Amino acid sequence: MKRRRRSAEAAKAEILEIAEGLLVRSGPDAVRLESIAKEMGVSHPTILHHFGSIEGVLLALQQKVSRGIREDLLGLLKPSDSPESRLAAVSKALAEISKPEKGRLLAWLVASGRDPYPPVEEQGMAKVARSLGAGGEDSELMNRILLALLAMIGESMVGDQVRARLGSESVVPDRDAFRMWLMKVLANPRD
Amino acid sequence: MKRRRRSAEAAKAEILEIAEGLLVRSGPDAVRLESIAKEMGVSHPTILHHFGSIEGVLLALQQKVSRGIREDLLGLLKPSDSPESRLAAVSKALAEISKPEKGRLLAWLVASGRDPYPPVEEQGMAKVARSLGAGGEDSELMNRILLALLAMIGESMVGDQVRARLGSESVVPDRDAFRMWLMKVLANPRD
DNA sequence: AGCTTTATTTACAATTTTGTAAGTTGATTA
DNA sequence: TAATCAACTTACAAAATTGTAAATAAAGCT
Repeated sequence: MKRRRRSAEAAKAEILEIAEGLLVRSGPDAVRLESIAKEMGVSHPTILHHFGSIEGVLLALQQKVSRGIREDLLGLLKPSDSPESRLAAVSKALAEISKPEKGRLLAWLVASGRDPYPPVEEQGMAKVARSLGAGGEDSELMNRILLALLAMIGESMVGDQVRARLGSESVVPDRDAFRMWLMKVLANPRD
Repeated sequence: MKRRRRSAEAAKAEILEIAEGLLVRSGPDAVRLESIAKEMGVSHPTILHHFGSIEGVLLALQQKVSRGIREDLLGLLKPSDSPESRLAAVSKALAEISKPEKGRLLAWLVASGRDPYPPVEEQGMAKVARSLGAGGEDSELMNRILLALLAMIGESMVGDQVRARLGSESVVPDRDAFRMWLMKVLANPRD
């Protein structure tokens, strides 16, 4: 058999890319040494050579997925120069978070009991939230931030299913419309 | 070995109960013929006798979990006599939906690509939503219903994780406080 | 070119997990 | 009480999955 030789770094990256694809397309049970190897065009011990064990692969995948989610969430909170560009950034971040692929990845973390990286201690999100003014005695803003996050995460995981069961497309708002509506609700000061 | 003989019905129910417990406590990979059998105090072919295959067990579990979720959601939308008892019912239903155990069960459905039962065609939730007045040309109510559902589902799946990363307990609202706040927002007519 | 390194393959072993076949026993009923 | 039914056990088979050891070859380096 003629071989294609990658750098260890490239091989690792490719393995994780394929594993993530399998996870999104076919679920956690499809993430096997053989299925990854087959799609990559190598033999399965190659994967063990790079990651030591299947658990090593899954741990690295967990970190990769967590990093992605984390970046999405930080994108939502990160402040910017003008209010307009900030609104646009929030909208973009919300749209990103609410994608079903992200939902399935996150669902895997939750179902398998793998906590998102990096660990709680880092408090990166907390800092950003504070920089937005959240955390004072008025809890309104923190409530809104939490609402936006949880709603979009719910959207990413079960948006399609809930929508389909709530009614036809004509009566229940689609992803974009709902996100726009939510942003208005969040921006609108009440009372 | 002395045996305890159950009715087929009771045996099936006990198997599914244990499988659900394993799923919640230890994740999807812990739902194995052997682990179920061990906790039940039987040999694993007993389970095959009742369900035919491991896939049969998982299919039945999928239906059981789906039914539970469906009842929670219907409890949220179901109308009642007085506005007060209705509010109380909604609050209770939201609290039920937002529990982490439910979240992990739902995460399993999402991650493994098992669509919730009953199938979309039944439209039970759609009917209830319409009975609340949703679905007219004013989409406000439907947006609010969708928001409540998605936010509480998000809460159930990742509420703890998001909270822990957003700040200390003193600055980020806990489950109950957030739910109360959300109910006020939902009840409060805007503009 | 020859040498070294290591990504990769082949061949195999070990374990886990599911599934099957036949016999056993508890309960119901004739 | 004897007979029947089916829930249950034991023993085994088969497959899937992970892991190991040794050999091979692609690429960089002297």
